[in-house]
Amino acid sequence: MKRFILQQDSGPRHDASYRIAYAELLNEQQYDAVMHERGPALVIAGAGTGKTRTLVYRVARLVEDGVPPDQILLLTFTRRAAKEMLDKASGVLDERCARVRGGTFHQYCNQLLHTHARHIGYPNTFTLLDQSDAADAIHLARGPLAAQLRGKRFPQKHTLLSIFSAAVNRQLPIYEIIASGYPQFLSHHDAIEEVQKRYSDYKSENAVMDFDDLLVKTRTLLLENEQIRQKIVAVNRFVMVDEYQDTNTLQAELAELFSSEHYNIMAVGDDAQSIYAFRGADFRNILTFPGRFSGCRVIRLDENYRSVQPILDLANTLINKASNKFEKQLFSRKEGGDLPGLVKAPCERYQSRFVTQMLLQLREQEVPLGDIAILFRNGRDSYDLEWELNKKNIPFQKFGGQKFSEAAHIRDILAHIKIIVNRDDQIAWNRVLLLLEGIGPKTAGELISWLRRNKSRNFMEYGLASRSYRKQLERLSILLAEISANRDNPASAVDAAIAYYKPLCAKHFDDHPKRIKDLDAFAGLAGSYKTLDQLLQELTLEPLDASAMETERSVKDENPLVLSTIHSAKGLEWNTVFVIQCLDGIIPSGYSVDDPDAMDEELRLLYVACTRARERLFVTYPVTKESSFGEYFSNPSRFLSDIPEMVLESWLIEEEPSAKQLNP
DNA sequence: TCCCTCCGTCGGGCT
DNA sequence: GACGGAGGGA
Repeated sequence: MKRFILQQDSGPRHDASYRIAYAELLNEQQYDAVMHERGPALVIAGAGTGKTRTLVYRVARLVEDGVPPDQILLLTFTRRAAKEMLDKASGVLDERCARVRGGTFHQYCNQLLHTHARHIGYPNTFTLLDQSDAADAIHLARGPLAAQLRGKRFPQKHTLLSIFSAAVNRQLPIYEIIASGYPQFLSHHDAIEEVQKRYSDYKSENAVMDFDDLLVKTRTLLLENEQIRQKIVAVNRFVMVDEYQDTNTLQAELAELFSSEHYNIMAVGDDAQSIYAFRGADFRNILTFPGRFSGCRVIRLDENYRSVQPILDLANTLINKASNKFEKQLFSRKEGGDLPGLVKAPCERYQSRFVTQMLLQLREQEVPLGDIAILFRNGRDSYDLEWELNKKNIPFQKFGGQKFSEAAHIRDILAHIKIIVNRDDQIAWNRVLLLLEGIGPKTAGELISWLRRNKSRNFMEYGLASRSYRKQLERLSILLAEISANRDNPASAVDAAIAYYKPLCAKHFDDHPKRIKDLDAFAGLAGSYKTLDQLLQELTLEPLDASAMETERSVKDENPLVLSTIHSAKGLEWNTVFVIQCLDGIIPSGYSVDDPDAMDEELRLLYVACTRARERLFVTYPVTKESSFGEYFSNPSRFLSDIPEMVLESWLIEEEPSAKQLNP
């Protein structure tokens, strides 16, 4: 047989032959990154320096140069980010860019494993455990040990999950994770390892994987199957990794593996914006990238195009307080701009009223609602404001915090679907059976082991002529048959599950009217998936935000106001940003105060929040805070103390004289 | 065996 | 505010 070797293009063409005038549209460093041809490169891009723009144009440039779009892999932090970038690239060039493969590490790994998992002893049809499923599985795995541990303080299922996850993502032994993060549980070290082993066994016996497994098993797949590795990796002619500062050791290894055939990897990130240490990221990872890839080029983007200078002055002041110094000094050529405001409110109600009135005032001044964001540390820090916004009928969309698909009633529906997709899913069976009256943990356990022994879903073969729950199990069997018949028709399957579940929901929850409204909203959404398998995978990898349903209705006329945790606001920008609840104990979090590294991360978090703003920035805090013990005085974030007035201007809130009393 | 209530403990950010 | 263990009535 003869071989014909196709040669690769030697390098970027002369600018004139491109459809896009890159040199005119980009600054020198951005252009450099966009035109970078082969070999590894690291782009260090400070906040607002056009990182997204650079990636978008690089994708377009590669496609213009004739690289087949499906040979480009763009790994981003959320699927939303990938989609946004590829849409933009399609906009500046053409539709080909939409065929570039993009998504998160977890999504990409999930795809690979659903094609190749059998090479590592898993069926390709494995299903995913989300965070709550994983916690439930751990609870189950812990079961047999519970008796021995009676009366002793043992970590809860969620704590166990974070210990296991930290060990995986930091590539450290369990013992070290406990010693450094959970010293109170050191005496249980052996039992914790035992639980981990049982949890692992559970996962392989039931053909399920958790988030961490997606990464770990993909690494195993690629390292232990040379032919598979070559096949998978040969397609990745160009690999780009966004937000590299928030990848952990394991992801860094994967990035290396994914590009191990062509060695064309470009990492983009900013060490000063690393905010995912709790997931095993270390801001130093980005700095060691050039050491990992020999011949790596380093390109720095340092001119900020986003914010007015006063906002950058505050950001610079903040980041300089870090104990680990960052060599960062953001500068802008955007003229003017007001000083950021530090707004002291007498209490949380005033804070909410201030934010609401100020944003209405801004809307009068032609700042669209959708170009304003309210940012906060924890998902619950916005409850009071949400109440105020609802009262004033202001549409908003919330990102972060409690996920819609993790609410108990939605998980109940999903459990019925899971047992069809994976009949071995004990967690789902357990959930489904416990909903029935007269069935408790004991009976559910017996039914499940019977089902497993008999490889059956048909309870009628189980001797239950005289049982009180017989009728209910008959109804369940009918439902399961119906879901099963609609595997390729999620809308019908979900409708059937909801019709069956509504009476149960009413019985179990006092607030069922609200929950039933959610269920109806969910039914409307199910139709957008092709199969039940796809529905489960996508909801697990990218859970719906709690307010997703609200938005469906309000998004018609005006883009809604954005409420977001700072973590979920990563990479985005708005005309005006309010950072609320800037209290000591919240930001920095009370859990971090004893650890200098953790404190630096909290500081970076505030830095990220502030650098989201283009024109206007308000940092607000209430002086008193309510808790279950009553009202108490709270202090503003320690990061805001001794910042000069010329950098951060103090605002006081006063009640209009004619107003008689505060709104209740 | 189920199911309700009471109480101490823990707690976050995300895929 | 949610979980998990304990205790009591059905």
